[in-house]
Amino acid sequence: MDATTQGREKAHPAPRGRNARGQGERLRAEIVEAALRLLEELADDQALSLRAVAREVGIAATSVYLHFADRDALVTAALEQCYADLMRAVDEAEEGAADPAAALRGRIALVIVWSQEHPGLYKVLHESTLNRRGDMSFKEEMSARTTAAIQRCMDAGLAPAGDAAAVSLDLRTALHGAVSLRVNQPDAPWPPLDEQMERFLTKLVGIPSAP
Amino acid sequence: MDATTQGREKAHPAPRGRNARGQGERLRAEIVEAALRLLEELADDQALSLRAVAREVGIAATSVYLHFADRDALVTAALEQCYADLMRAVDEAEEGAADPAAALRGRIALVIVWSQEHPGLYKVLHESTLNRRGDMSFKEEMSARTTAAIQRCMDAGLAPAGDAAAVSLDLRTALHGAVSLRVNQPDAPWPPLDEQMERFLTKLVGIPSAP
DNA sequence: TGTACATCAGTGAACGCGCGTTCACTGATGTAC
DNA sequence: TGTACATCAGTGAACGCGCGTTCACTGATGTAC
Repeated sequence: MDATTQGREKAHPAPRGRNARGQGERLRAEIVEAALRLLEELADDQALSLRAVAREVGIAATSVYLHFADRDALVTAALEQCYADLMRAVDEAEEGAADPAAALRGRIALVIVWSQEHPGLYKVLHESTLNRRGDMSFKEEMSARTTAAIQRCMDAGLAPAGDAAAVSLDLRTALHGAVSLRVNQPDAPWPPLDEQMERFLTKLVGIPSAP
Repeated sequence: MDATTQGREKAHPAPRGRNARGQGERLRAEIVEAALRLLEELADDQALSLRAVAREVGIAATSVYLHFADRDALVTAALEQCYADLMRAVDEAEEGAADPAAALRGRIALVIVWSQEHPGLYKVLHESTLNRRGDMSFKEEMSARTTAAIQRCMDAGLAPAGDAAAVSLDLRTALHGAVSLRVNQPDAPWPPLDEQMERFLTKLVGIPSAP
């Protein structure tokens, strides 16, 4: 802390000039990005203040209202984008897999890596009270895709045929449990997560262990 | 809302006279109870305000400081008591079980019932940021007792012998995942939790299905 | 080419609110002499 | 028996703070004539 650092403000090198005409939508994206940065830090959507987001972006608090009706609309928009990004990444993680079992492993591995890189966002996505208000129905899509990935394993004979929906629920439940425990108690002495997921794949889905 | 309901205050029939001499500790218990009621409602420890607790009890906000150093000490004390109560109940649920497998089922069933009755407290216990500060080390004891219950199943030949600690972690992980999903998204169409837990007991622990 | 006007991308002051915490206090009840 | 004093269980006013939201505004840039 020296004289050039005033208060809690970030030192924005270019203190953010206004966008050119027709480029007003850029601010919206900047606001969402800043909100996601803060949500990752805070790990709690209720703790996110509109004023803190404005500070992070370097704009007046009132400018947020140019793009969002209120604080909740901002949070919802941020989480929706976050989830879309995650889902895209998970889908991409399937690409180039040798077989459906490898594809399923890829999906899971990406969720694990993502949750380790963004523990705060993982908490917010799964624990936010917005979940209770039905504002996050966009989350259903990912469950469906995981179920489809499991169905493909069954169809290819890589897992015993069965109720793919039930198996999918069990696997997602176990994965969420494993990640949730670690994200919420990061300092506890957890054994390796990938080994645990191998056990779940074996015991819950019936996919033989990887070499 | 009628004229007798003033503001947001609860209508306390007896507006709470002061405790007799030597009974000052009673207020402490009342404060903790009120905090737990509000935590159950709010489902978020960061949202709990000391002033709201005082209002709930019917005392001045400053009176909380007679028993707790600050807001965090109050929350920690409340959660510690909550966890102790839960652990006692889980232990009691084992009593009178015909065999170790029934005892383990009893433990799990109680956690499930408890989480359904106290979803807000479940969230706070497992998701509170106090978890990150190591303020909730009292939680470790319950894991140890579940592991012991599984070891007893193995010793009695009711489950295949194996690494009880790993099996316990997997089972607790799956149980937490199942409860966490339902607590956080109560309006989603979840299949029955006990059936899912039977699958976990079978596939993860190796205990045959109950009749 | 000039100029009036509309649009766009923001700003700054102000509002009322609930919060955690501090401080000096009150008033009933017990106890020492 | 009286009375001074200590202790106990709590209170009420006040502090400074950050919050969400409102309102009227500014000033640069484009456009119609």
